[in-house]
Amino acid sequence: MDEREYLENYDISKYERPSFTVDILVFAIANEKRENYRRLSKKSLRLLLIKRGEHPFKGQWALPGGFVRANENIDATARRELKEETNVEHAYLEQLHTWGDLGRDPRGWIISTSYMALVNGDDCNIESGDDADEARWFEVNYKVINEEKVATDNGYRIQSNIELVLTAGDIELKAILEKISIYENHIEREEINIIESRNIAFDHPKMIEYGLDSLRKKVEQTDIVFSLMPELFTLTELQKVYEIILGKSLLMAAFRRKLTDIVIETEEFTKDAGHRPSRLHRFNNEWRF
Amino acid sequence: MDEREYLENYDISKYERPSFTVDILVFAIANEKRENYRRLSKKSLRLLLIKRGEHPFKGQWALPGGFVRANENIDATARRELKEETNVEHAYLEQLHTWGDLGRDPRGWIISTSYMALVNGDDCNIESGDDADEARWFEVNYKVINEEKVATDNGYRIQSNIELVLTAGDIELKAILEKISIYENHIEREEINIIESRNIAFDHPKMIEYGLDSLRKKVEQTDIVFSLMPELFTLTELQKVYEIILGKSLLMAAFRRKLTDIVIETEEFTKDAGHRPSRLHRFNNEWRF
DNA sequence: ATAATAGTGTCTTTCAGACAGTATAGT
DNA sequence: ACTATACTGTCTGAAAGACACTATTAT
Repeated sequence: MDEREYLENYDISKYERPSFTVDILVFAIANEKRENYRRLSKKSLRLLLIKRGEHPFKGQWALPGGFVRANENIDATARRELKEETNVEHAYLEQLHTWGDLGRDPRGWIISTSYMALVNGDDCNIESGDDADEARWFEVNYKVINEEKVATDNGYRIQSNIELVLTAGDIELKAILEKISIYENHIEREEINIIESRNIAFDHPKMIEYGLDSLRKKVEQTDIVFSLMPELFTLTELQKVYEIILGKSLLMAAFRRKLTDIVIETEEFTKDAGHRPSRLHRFNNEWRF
Repeated sequence: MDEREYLENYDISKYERPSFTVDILVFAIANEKRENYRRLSKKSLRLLLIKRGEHPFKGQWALPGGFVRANENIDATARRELKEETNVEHAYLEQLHTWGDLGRDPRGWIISTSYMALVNGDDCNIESGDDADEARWFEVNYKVINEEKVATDNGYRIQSNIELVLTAGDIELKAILEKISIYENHIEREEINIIESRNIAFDHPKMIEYGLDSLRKKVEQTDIVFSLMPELFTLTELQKVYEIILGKSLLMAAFRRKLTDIVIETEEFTKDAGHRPSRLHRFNNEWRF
């Protein structure tokens, strides 16, 4: 039997098949209102969630996403969903992880791949999702509650709890996750479990935690932050964005030294601040190499 | 309609479903024969491939893998396949990427997730795969052929060709890949295409390239190399393993300085080398924190 | 004048790169 | 004695940390 013949007789349905979906973490930076004419507006990291209009988890909040269509490549599904929810076409988009645990969806066997998208909040238009579900930006707050190192027979494990709080106006979603890093016989393994999930659908708390982790790593190692920034920005703004994502404060002098080649000074300045104006900068497209 | 009722009436087959497989990159380090009583044996990076006994790509070489079973979580599929092919149960295993391009498998719509496993070659037993396909270790050689930076309207792109050569005895597999990194409007995007593939099945050249890239990054940033090492090793051996994976030579003094806390000296030494014996070390399980 | 932020200069510390110099088994 | 590897010491230079000091606007 030759290959053509083999393929003609091949019955793809002989193995059971899962349903397959794509879920997207859309991140943006938001500015809160200025408290007083002098102070800078505070920045926060936002994540887009959709209120589910259907069972399961009806009324709870979930990541935007949907089923992969039969003649659609999975990256295209992610781009399509992003476009549908935010109207943004050109954004940083990256595949993160594929989730295939048993029982992760009460509807049956469904495997999902999560993606991360970084958008400039100003470019987004999230008024109406195509399926009339409500979409909202949630402020992300992440905290490692208690970290503990436990010795085991062949090594040790580090166990920590993570508190994830998402707020939008008076809506507060909260999840507690347990993260266990096991180091035994030189081998590292990670486990993450949902301890508590208040109004967050499916295993999406895990996806969010994983996404935040990926975002932090990427921000430390690459220049993707600029995908979250507007065309012109001050160095202080840029630093604040780094600080919010990394969850630590940076030294101004060192930060600026590092950025000298990556950004370009413009001749424009901020106005109407009750203090010294700040020079606006833009990303240096020639950077790298 | 309440949730229970909804789920009872839910027809999971209303969306078309893909078949789903898992493919594993099993890496190990091999020692070649000593050329002369004085010289150290050369090390090389090896990848496990299986000769396909069935269409499609019959007779060509593919990554070990298989279909995910209906009541099996995908990480478990990866562990099961690893065990079946190598008889190794405890190894470093990490999910890498999910491949869902159209037309990637001539049998139809099949999505695959690739994993990377790091094993100590001595622990492996690859005599007979369960499906009687031939399994062999291939020496991996990777070379960036020509790299070119091209300016575009809104940024630039870096284009390079990658030559991948896999050898096992007198079998030589070869693939040429084209990698394009596009930087436009602060956004980075990557594309990879197979230009030529000699006897490597499916889109596995892409998976291998992705896997080698992930391996390099992980080796630079974490301590996973120790998963590839035997219990006791010399620092020179360890350095050679780093050098082979990273594709560059390291400075001995700096390398040892960095490792002082990560390894523990033992009182054992190598013997029968035509030169000064080398102290054997082991991984420090207490390391980190 | 004052509050609040913007921005620079420079001393210290840390760590990687470079390389010379010493040590030692087996033939 | 010689070869090939094993290992240490130290100089140098780049970059990060720390922190003091100066600059500038709206009220």
